[in-house]
Amino acid sequence: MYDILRKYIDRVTAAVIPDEEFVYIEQAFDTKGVKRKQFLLHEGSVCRYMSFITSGAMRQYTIDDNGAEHITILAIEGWWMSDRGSFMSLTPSRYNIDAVEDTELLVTTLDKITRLKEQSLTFLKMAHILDQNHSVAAQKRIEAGISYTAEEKYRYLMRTHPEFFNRFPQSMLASYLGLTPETMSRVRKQVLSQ
Amino acid sequence: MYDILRKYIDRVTAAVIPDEEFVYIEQAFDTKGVKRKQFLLHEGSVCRYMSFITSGAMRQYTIDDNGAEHITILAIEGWWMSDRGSFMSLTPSRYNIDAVEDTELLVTTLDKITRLKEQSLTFLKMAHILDQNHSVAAQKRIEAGISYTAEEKYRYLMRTHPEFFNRFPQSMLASYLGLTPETMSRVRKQVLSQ
DNA sequence: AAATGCGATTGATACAGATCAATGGAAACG
DNA sequence: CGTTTCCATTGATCTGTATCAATCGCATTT
Repeated sequence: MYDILRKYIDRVTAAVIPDEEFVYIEQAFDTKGVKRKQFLLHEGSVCRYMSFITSGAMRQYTIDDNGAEHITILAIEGWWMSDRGSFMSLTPSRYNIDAVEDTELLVTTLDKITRLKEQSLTFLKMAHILDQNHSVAAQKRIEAGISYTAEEKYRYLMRTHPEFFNRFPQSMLASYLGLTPETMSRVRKQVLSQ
Repeated sequence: MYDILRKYIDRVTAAVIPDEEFVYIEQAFDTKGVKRKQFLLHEGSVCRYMSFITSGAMRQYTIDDNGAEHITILAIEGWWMSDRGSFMSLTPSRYNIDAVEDTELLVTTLDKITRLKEQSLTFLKMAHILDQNHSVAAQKRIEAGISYTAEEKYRYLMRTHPEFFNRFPQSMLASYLGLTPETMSRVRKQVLSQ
């Protein structure tokens, strides 16, 4: 499992991490399994883990006042999962995180990450790049939310994350895009017929 | 102008930055004025500046295929403004940035920031906290986009950024929320009458 | 193999918010 | 100081997407 994280760090930083640095990373991360439909985080509790998915699929979502779910993050192997706000400030989260497939994780805590950033320059660099990528992606998703039609949202997801379509049920993709499952189904039909 | 940035750094890091560190920061930032309606960044060009607003107000926006503007960022004094993706990777931006009021900035470049993060631990810390805050705010805004009604979006903006209402025309606030000016006006009437 | 349940599809209808259009007021400008 | 431009408001109408409802298929359980 650790070699998946290692390859990921190499790819993101466009370098090869030295063995003596990677030792620190191995020490900082524990393995953890989460079965399908089991929770990694419940609304109201503090998100104590920052998790790297080595296999499987997860989602983060909120439940609004009417009881409707809204998926805020979908993630598969090679992605990070946590509620960053809760994790960094140790405040209760408003989100739930559960596994959509049986999932294997490498998890670490805030203390360990803080130490790790001092011990490994490569890890620090990776964290920076991660922040940046996350920020750019979030910006685009905000833009999609305020300016795209249902069809444009569908095409946007197909372009940016085609791999999601064979990993998550269509109803979850709909929620992730802010659409109902019915609209998603109709848009799909429309798009595929052209 | 520099003392505004100084106070900002002190507040964000919850510390008092030593004089010997702040010297580096002063050296890294130049002052720059942008008159109302003038541009700081044009779509298609690289965003070479990371700017701290000391006074005034700015917006970032895209123009879609139908020629409609969509405001992605609104910012006033005490906020940062740039296209992070373009700035970090030196690629052409898809956004425009212009001044809504006559604006005074402290601007720096990628090279200078990189050096500054090595020279000043306080600045590095500030950058981290900034990333984190930005990430949390972006997450909430995405959530608003996929799950809020027009009225909820209006209330959300009133709750999180009441100061925007006397700084930006209502039509810009509407665009920022992904509403038409007409809907914004009607929602406003509705909300204020209760 | 039957039973159960979840997800996708399809149709009918409702509604929130967009669009089109006109008016009025206030700020910016020559 | 008049003129122009921008912005907010209001009304009428249209439309994209949600909602409600029924059916179907496939996978999981017993």
